[in-house]
Amino acid sequence: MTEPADPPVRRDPLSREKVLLAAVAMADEAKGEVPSTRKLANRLGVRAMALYHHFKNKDELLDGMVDLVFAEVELPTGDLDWQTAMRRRGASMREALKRHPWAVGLMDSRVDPGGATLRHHDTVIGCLLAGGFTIVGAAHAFSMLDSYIYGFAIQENALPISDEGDFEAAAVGMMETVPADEFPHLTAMAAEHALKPGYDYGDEFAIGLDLIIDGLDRHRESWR
Amino acid sequence: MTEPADPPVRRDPLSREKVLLAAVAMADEAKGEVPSTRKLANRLGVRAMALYHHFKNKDELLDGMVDLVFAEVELPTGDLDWQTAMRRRGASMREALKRHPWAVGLMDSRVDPGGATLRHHDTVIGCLLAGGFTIVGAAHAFSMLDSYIYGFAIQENALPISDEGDFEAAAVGMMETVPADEFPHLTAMAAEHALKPGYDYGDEFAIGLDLIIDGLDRHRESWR
DNA sequence: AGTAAAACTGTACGGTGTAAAGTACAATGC
DNA sequence: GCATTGTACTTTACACCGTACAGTTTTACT
Repeated sequence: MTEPADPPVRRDPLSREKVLLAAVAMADEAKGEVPSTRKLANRLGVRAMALYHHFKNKDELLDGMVDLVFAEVELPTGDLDWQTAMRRRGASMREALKRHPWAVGLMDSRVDPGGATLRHHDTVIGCLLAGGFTIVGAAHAFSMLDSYIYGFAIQENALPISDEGDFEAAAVGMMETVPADEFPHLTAMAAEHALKPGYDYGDEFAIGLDLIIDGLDRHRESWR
Repeated sequence: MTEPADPPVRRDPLSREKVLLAAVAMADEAKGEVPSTRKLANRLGVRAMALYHHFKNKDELLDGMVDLVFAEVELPTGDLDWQTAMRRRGASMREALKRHPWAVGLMDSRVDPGGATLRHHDTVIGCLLAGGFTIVGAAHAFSMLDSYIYGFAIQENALPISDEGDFEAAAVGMMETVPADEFPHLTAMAAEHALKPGYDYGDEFAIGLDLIIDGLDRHRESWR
């Protein structure tokens, strides 16, 4: 008879989810670098090839990681008007992409979306339709909002690391190498705006998002 | 005395520019994959390490490639109002990113911009300032426009390859795997809009760009 | 002709994703 | 109770990657 107090000798096996969680955590720590199969496996107390028992190949693993990011995004709930809902999910999505900067670089090569991604898209479209958009209008709105959100994330990622006052040092250093006479407007903007003490590029996000939402509201009726 | 009719036996040496042009051409052909140093060198009739005589490391080469893409973008000329200028450069930029899809994925990791990039940014900011934007307003406008353009490029890249009617086949196939009862709005949009014969996602670009430009015009006065 | 710099090569190292085959163990059917 | 099957994982190996380091050649300039 088997001993009930004796669980499987292999203490507990891997699973898609456990692998994905570790992969996301490692990518976050590595400031945007997706871990190699060997490093990921190592963290999980296993050899690299063990991962291939749970994922067909690395691409499938990356798909799963992106889907996990989408799962973190706050979905619109039915009780909000579409403007508020889109503002909230925009902010939430941007925060997720800031927490997981590696995801932005992955988006443009992912082709088959996971369940959380589909759920996200479906809910957003549903929210827009409920808000009075036609299907065509909802497609416009969706495309516009997501383009803005992803693009903003790209630009935020490309900034010199914003951990601390490091940013200012890096930005100043960069600007020193840019001749002011050759690029007058750029240096003016840097000196008079972007390098001013309280400036935070992140604040631009809400401004743009509001402008787009405002524009969508204005054009909503005309999209049939 | 050296013979003037006898040009260098090494027919002609590499140069940054020649390497970059070959690299861009190869990346374009490879549908978005940046070539490895060995493959690139091979195309140039040289061994991999020869590249390191012209570039400190691969990152510097990638920087150069991105700068070449910016060099292809049509710059605003002084004789256009800012709206027209921004529409033109937006379209031009998107086309460049479509020609060179690999550039989009590179953007979020590039940190030091090349000359063409700086020239581009400077000219755009100059155009906005000339159009009546304050520095703060120009910063908002610039951030918004570029976010939208980059983000749109991401989404366009992520589409199943749009070479031909292949697109429809791929999209239909994808939609077959999405249960309609679980994602009703998504499937509705696909069926009634995105999969209709004449639909081209690229057409969304101008709609969003116009909406943003319109919004910028409306808010311009309020940004001091 | 001699020298010094520039352009390029050979070799090597540690890293990558993953194919193929092998091993250890649990569960199952008889 | 024992053979069979399936699951989870390991070992080994391969082709490819970026690049450090130390040559070697080719060119340019006295």
